[in-house]
Amino acid sequence: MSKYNMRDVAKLAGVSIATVSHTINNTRSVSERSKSKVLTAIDQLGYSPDVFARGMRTGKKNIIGFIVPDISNKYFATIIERVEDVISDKGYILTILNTKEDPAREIEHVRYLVSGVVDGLLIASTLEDIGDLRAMLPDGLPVVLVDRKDESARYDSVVVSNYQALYQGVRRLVKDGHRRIGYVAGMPRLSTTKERLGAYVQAMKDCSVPLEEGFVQYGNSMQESAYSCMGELMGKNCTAIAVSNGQMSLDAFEYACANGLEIGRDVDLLCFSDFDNTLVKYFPMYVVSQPVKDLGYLAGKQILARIENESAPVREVLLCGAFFSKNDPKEF
Amino acid sequence: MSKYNMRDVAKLAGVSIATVSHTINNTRSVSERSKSKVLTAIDQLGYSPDVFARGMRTGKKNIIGFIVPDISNKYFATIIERVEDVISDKGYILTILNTKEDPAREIEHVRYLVSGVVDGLLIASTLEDIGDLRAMLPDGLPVVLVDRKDESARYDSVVVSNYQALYQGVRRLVKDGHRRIGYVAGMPRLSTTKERLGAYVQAMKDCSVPLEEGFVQYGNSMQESAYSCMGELMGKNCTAIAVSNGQMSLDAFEYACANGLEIGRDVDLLCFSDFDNTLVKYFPMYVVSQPVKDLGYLAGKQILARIENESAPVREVLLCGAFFSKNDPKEF
DNA sequence: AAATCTTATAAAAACGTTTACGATTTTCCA
DNA sequence: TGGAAAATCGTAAACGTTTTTATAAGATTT
Repeated sequence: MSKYNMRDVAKLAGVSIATVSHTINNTRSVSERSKSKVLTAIDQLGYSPDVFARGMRTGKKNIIGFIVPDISNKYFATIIERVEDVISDKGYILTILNTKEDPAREIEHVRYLVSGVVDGLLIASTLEDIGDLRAMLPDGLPVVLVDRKDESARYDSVVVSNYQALYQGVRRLVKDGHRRIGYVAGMPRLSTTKERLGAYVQAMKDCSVPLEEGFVQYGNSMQESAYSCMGELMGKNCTAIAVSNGQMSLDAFEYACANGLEIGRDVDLLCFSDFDNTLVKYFPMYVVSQPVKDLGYLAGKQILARIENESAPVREVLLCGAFFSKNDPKEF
Repeated sequence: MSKYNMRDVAKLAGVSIATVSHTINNTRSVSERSKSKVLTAIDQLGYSPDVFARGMRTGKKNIIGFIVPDISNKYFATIIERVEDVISDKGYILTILNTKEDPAREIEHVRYLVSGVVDGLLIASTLEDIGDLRAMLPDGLPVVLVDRKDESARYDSVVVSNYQALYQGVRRLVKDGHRRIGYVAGMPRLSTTKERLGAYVQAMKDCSVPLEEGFVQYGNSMQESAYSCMGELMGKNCTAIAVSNGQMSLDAFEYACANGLEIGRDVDLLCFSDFDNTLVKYFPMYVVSQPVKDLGYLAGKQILARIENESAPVREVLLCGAFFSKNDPKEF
């Protein structure tokens, strides 16, 4: 089975190349006789149309790109899965580019994808400034921002706000008797980091709990990075620690285990759970749970909608995380 | 910033379209004068070459496809990440198709990808018979099988054998006093399932431990499927249970927690750990650890090598899992 | 039987590149 | 200064589709 083209099919079927195209695409009436001849010829040669040639001619690529910061982070893996679900129903395939949280890599990937490769683009950007993105994106290209808002309201976005849930969680820690509450933040440049940190700070303030120097530690959400933050915070005699994303929550758990701290007794943990997380179900942790599957689903739907109708008004989808206290049953 | 083509660049620069192409690709000498004119024109228009047109003309797509059974399974997510690492160094981008363990979806995806979309293809197949794959794959297409051998030795493969490790693990369970050892197997059609089951059976036999009816339960490695298997096995008064992949190991752990079983006392678990798994480090479990990062790395290298030299002899890369007993330090 | 309309087909242009081929200019040396 | 060699460049063909335009055949109406 090597590569044949339409000409080969046409010759074998004894019809013109145009007829072959039209029978394949049902794009104008073809006599039964010709149609069957073409179909058997296609079958016989194992022919399938060249995707690149078709893409070039029609401008339609049937590809949607997704730029993610970290593909092996289960948070994004789950989003990706849902997106793929949604768009593959409509005949699109998904091309994934991994930036590894590296802005330079992200720019490189965007540059590549926009040069006529995709029909639409999902971006979970790690860029400090969305403006940098805007400069690279061609005017007509459908784009949906995932997990990241666009202040200029130029692109659709699907984000989840954890402000309320985290605020509530920190207040609950105070209510349960904690005064020394540490916080492990994500990368400073991300909007989610700022939002969540704001929730923590506001909750502390509203509860009139002093926020000591060093109570806020910055991790980078890559594997193991929060481990050392935990060390710092425990060194400051924190009795509870809030951790601001799923990946780092695992690190925090690991730190506790490794240092013989019993969670719920020696230290309380307010964690993020991005998915079906076994840990948070069976250990007495406070949890902010993110509707990550919905996030993926809605992101997929949104890019399809945008491709369908490029001139629809910009849409911002906002989901909310939910807070569960340490003894709540965690049904999510 | 809308779409320009070479003709636009050529006109603006006052040179021919060929000169533009050649300056872009460094494919023949161009005078400094022309070169700089072209470069500024490109910059001015924000031009970048159309990937599809180029792909059609040259036949080179710079895309490698990866067909995976379950993208949100951390085992595969990790492999994917490593593969992307390796191939993006060489200028390739990765297109990922998720089959959700569904053979029909896999076939659909393969059909799509082989029609001139990719320069090479990685497949972690869930098909019962690799022969079905072979029938669809064009002759010249570079293909590497991941996590799955090809009995006909027609395609390169990168697989990890856990026979030894699992065999060793089961024997160790016996040595530590267990007689009633249950087994949670994966999907029957997979070669890895057969291999691992073989290791368990052989170990039991070699230790002269009777293998009772119902000691082997089949899960499907999707979320939660091993949960019910655990129920069955505990109902048969097993004192130890071996679980044959990473995803299902998490289920088993969850089952134990949910039912108030303390691991290492009420029941012993022989688990698979596909990655940096916090659980297995801090609970007294027996563990088979898979070199999953190496697997991804080698798979990426192999597809590049195959693209580079299509006529090189077929290569089978075989990695081995490692066994750790429940009180060993788990440094992996 | 001529004229018209419908249907089926073929021929050819176009998409945006790369590249083979040929042409022109420049450089260099006798 | 003449001419050969080297350097530079432009024209046009090709890649495999889709789609427009033109044509031929068959069916229907006048």
